[in-house]
Amino acid sequence: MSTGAGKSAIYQIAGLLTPGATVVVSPLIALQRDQVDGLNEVAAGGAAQVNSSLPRGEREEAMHELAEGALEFLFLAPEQLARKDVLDELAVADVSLFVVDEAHCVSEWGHDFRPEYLRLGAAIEALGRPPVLALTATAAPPVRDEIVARLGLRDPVLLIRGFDRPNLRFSVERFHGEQGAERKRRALIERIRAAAPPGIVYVSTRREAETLAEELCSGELLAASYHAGMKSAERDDVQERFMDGELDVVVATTAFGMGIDKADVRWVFHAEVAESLDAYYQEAGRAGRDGEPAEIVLFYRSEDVGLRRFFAGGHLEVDELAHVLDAVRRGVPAASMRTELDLSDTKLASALSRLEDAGAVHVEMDGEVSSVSESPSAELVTAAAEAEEMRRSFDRSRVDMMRAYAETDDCRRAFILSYFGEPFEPPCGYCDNCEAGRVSAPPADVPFPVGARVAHGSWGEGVVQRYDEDMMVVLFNEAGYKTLALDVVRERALLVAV
DNA sequence: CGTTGCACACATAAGTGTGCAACGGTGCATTATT
Repeated sequence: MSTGAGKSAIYQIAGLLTPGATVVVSPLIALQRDQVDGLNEVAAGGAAQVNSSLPRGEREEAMHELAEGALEFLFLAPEQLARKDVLDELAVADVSLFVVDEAHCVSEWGHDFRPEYLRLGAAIEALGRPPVLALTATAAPPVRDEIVARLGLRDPVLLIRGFDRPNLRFSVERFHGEQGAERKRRALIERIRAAAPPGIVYVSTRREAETLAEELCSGELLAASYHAGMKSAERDDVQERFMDGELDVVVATTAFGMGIDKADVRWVFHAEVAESLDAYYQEAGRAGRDGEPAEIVLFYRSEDVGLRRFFAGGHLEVDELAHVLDAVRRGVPAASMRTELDLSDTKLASALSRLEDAGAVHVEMDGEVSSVSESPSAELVTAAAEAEEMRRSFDRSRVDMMRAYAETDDCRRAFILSYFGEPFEPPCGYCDNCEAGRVSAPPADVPFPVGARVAHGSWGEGVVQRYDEDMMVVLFNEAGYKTLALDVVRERALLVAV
């Protein structure tokens, strides 16, 4: 359900109607704070947060109130559930509803960046399986499936509402050849200067966020940059001034996003592709929440896809997996593993995830790791390397879909909505391709309807996503998004109905 | 995977050109130091 459509109200009302406490897992401390402040303002039965930003006294008070049954809502990040004391207190409290807000984080962050997201299922189990409510504004079918699987939801009710944002006008500006990078940058700056503020520019590096913001300031515009390398006071200041209408433009990395609920953002421009359409649509969706027209423009060069490929994972070497497995088998405690192996947090986290996928190790709720297989190390490392390769090819297939969006001549809205599994009959009449009359009718005679389950000889089972002239896109459960030529599919009978 | 920054060559003034290694995003929590 799109942001601003009332997702918070769903868990707030459900939380009040159920008799016990409601635990809300939320990815950012800033979001937790906003929610707690909001709930306490309307005196909805008491709300508190538990995280590292709190003085110990406040933390203890919150846990005490929870034990007394005096708290209706408790907000925390998944990392808190790795603490035994927190989990124990929750287990004896009367938790009647477990909410996972921004649930796409399970799939987007769990595999490498914030591994505790993958342990939420175990936490739910430890709490005696209260009813679970997972909410997100962005979840393509594979992300939905993963949320269901990782949270261990049994027979869940899936509600999918309103992905379309009719007031957003989608377009892509393409650049290639000589001086493409400079021409793209100049075009972006001109477009920013000509656009009605306020707006957001997404760039892919911190450096560019700063240099572009500075350059924009040399004109009439009030611009500021926003990225995770800035001091938190500075970040808060930029966000606040943007929300209060004191800034025309924020030039930001992906750090700028969740919790930005400003109704009158008139445009969102991307200086580079995002790493998936999921991320792109969520970032773009921050424009036009007031329902008034807003411009969504992607400034595209095919070379920019390279950086997204890099971020899309797949830099784990076989010997790194072997070292981590060796450390686990030697009984190195989780806390000292990072320094002992000299690996970054994210590398260690993804190595452990892959080893766990391969059945080599088990990661406990508190992050302790144990070896759970008697098989020879070499075999397990190979299996983990295969898991890594699958992850990588899946992530890259998402990057490929982003590229396909940038390069399509079809209706952009139809492309996006079909990616999210929502039927839409093009033309939308409100994207660059529709306006230019480029949109062709979908092929009349297709081998399988959209949404049909099919199987491929080496990629396994998948679902037909969309048709684009003489091509078709299939989302395979394991291999990800693949684009196939229709005549080859027909001639060689590449796909069979399942 | 593509860009960038740095060392160095070139060649005799002040810069340009080349080659190569390093770098690039998202946040929680915890700890040590002002």
